[in-house]
Amino acid sequence: MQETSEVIRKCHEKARSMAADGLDLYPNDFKVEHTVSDIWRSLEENKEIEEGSPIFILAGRVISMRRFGKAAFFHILDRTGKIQAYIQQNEVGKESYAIFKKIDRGDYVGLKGTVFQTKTGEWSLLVHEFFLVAKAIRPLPEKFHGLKDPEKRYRQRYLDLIMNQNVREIFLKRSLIVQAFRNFLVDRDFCEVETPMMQPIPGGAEAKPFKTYHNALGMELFLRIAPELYLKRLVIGGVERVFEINRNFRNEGISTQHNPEFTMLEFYQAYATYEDLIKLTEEMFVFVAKEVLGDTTIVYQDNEINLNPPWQRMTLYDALTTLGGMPPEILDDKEKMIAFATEHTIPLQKSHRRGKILAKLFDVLVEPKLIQPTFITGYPTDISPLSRKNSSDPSLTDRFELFIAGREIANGFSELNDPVDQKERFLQQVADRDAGDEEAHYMDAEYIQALEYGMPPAAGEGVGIDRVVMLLTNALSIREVIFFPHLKNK
RNA sequence: GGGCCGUUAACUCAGUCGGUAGAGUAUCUGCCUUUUAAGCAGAGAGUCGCGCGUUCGAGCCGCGCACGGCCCA
Repeated sequence: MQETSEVIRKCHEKARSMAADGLDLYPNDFKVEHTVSDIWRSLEENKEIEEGSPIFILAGRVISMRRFGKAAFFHILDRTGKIQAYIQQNEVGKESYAIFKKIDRGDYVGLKGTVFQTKTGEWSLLVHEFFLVAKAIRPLPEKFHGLKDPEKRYRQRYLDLIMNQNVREIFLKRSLIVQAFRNFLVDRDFCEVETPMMQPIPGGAEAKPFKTYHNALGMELFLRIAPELYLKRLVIGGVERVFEINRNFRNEGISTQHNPEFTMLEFYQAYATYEDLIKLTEEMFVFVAKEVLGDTTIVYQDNEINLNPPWQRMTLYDALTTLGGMPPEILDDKEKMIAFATEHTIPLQKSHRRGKILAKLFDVLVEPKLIQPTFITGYPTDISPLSRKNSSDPSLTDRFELFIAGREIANGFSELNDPVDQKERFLQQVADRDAGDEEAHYMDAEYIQALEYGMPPAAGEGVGIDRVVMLLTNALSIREVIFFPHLKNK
């Protein structure tokens, strides 16, 4: 990126002249011994450091600067927070202070000093020794308004992280959330694995995949839309409790709710049913919320969401008729359902089978209303090609989806482990694909073969991690919880 | 894919009726050893997203395009 602006040019010139004076602008011998948080902890433990503070040796980025001729106040920021420092020429010496005079906001500095309280009572570091650690040759955004332009925030996330403390907090929370899910499952003897991102047959979900090509193998591959069929191969292999937290890729639209690559937790437990997973899900979300927020009540936008179990449960049919306002008598009449959908300006294709029509109606009429955690059960078999059929009503499956704050958060079911049934389901999907449904599942003959060796009864679930992070950080857009959301090239 | 809004200095933003581009911060110079959006004095800094059109004259009006935001599909 070529920049001709005067401000940038002057920054470069200044750095060049400092280097010409023999100063190393990028040394790597400053040894950090403390963090900003060490100072706060030390102050708490000693209440007040009256008989002289210990020496602290820390480094960070200069994020503010107030100069007074032969002294200055500035704040530095490290990974644990920020602290004010006070530097005086007669403390650090004339030579060192001359270098300090050339320090700008944005530079990295190393400081050795003691803690003291200023006239206004702010605990600060009195600088005894000062070091330039890394020079910035491009100015930081404005100190008061910071960086606001959403496009710049996403394209130059590092600036967003430097300038906006709430953004740092969101991503720290994201890390804690992932850790909490991981710890919860590991504690229950689940084994964390990694399965292929590049798959010859994209399976495990209804979605359009990204295509790629392997030169040496001379074959087309797809970025995975889900890890499901590989994780279940591991269950067949005897990994009775297994999970993966990783990226899925779906070649679809970008919105406040969708990024082409997103993070999914998927887990499988042998000898469990979807009912067991409903209970486990309640426990898991309570655990994560307590770890991250210390509470089971979430404030999301205008809603207070209560995670205390048990959560509401409702069948898909009941939800459609009670919450969706759909007349119960049209449930079995496809023509009337299509007419009902058209009345509500929900576009449907004639080729859609009954289950898909119900799902579309649900998305529009019911989903936005499910604010408190709700498990929807009783999903039709034709839209659940990997789920076990319900033993008393084979038109339905032993499946649930979890909704919170009007969004789908998780999807789980008792797994279909009958290879003959699975093959028939795949064949129906292939027929749907031939009829024009681009999102229908592919036939995966090798997966059928794996099932033929025998898979224990099991239940599995996927949890949309980005959506959970949005929920726990009160984020409106998925771009606020993904470091580098996809944008078009400029 | 459609609708609405945005794009002006490094950053945050003004810009009237179409008449040679403004502020604050930042930068540079000078003064300043307890400030915290420090202060005072002075200076420099612009491809007004890109292109075409209308006009004597366009940041402003019209058309097209690009990128972004929100909403809808």
